[in-house]
Amino acid sequence: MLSDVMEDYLKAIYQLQRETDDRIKTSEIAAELDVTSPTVTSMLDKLEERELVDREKYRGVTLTDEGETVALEIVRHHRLLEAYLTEHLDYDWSEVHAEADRLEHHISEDFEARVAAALGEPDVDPHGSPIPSADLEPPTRPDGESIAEFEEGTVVTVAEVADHDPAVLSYLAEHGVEPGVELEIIEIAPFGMVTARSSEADDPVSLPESVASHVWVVPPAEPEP
Amino acid sequence: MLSDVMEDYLKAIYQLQRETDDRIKTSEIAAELDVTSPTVTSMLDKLEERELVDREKYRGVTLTDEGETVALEIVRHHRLLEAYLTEHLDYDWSEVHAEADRLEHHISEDFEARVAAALGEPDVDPHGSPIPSADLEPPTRPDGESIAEFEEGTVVTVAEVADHDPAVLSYLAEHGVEPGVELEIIEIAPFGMVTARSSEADDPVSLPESVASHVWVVPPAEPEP
DNA sequence: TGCCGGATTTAGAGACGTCTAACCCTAAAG
DNA sequence: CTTTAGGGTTAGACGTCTCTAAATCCGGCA
Repeated sequence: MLSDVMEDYLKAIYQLQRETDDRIKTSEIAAELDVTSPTVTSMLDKLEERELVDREKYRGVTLTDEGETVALEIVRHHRLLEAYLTEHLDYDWSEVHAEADRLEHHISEDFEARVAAALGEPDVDPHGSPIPSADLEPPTRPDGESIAEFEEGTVVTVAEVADHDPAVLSYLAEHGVEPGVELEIIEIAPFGMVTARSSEADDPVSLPESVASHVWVVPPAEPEP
Repeated sequence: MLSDVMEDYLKAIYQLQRETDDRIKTSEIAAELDVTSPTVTSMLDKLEERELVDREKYRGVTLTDEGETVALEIVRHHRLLEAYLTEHLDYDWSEVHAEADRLEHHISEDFEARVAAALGEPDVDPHGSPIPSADLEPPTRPDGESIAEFEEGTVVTVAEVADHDPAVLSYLAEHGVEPGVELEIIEIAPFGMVTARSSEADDPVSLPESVASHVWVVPPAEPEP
């Protein structure tokens, strides 16, 4: 049996691994979970002993297949909860993250299945993030790219908004930045700020790099040949 | 801030107090929570220090007003969750207890409010147990009595089935013993076993004292004079 | 190549919740 | 009033998760 805390570490490593595709460093985990580095080190010892992470001292960790499965289970719980709260309990997408974070460790398999059924087995949550399937197979990475990767003038479709800050999410929604909308990229400033016009808003919106990097988009649909 | 475990102790004391109306003994709490007596003693030390319980060494505890408020909050969470799981996620009344027990410590006030709203502010859960109101005022004790208190031949109405064992609850449901049904008391054996006929079942059902004492009923309606 | 700064790990401690073993108090029986 | 059985408390320990302080390692720069 794994503790809630262990699950949190595995989830954090999983999320970081999706972002960086590299070995995850102690300090990154510490920042993600808001604990100190020695705390992370000692937890990594335990996770390694249980063969949930592969570790090289001083060089970071990666999840083992077993560790990844645990992380996917938690992520599935989290995202199903986010979807359920939005669909059936009238939560706004900006509010669901904190609630799901608290509940994700405490629901049964049965609860998970019933929630998934009530939602019609969805495959994305309200932020556009993919919900791992019930078999917990590692999802193939979606082909989204950060909004900052495109040229000025391009029109793209928002696939996922991977931010957790309710204030940021509310701001984005108010300015028409949500999964599914089209964005025309107007300007990318040298310091990374992206200005774009949403199909859902009148005025353009400017996003600092830290926010823009969480907005994942897919390229404009190619005209069928 | 209180830990989940502290909340569990307060809830346990509250529940025991409803049953016995007396000071609650260390051993009773230990049995309820499935821990040893010394564990209870040390937790009572902490709860006393926080003024959540009134304590007399060697003579048990009672909840302070503050402790009772905390307990009522948890009980409200628990029973709202039971009601919600039954109403909206297709759980059977025999299954909801364990799930609610795990979730009750981890829901926000916001979640509580939304669930209560989705249910239409119910005042009983699927077992007929009263749901504490949002203001957490101590409810006046319902006037139910254990089924064993009545004479043979009496017809009574089931108000509450205060058992948590899924197997027992399933059995009771199969034999027509659920909140709202009428029971005719056929026999009360000297060792406490109650035999009754339900308005919802063909054959009578016999319940050992340990089960019967959890079936709370209200007397037959007095004919209006 | 050698050193230095920053990150990581080791060491040691503390809070929490639990246990077993040993001691002690209460209340009931005589 | 005394004894005693049985529950309650104290004592001491352990596992988990966290911290701060100190030692150690890595990698880039001179």
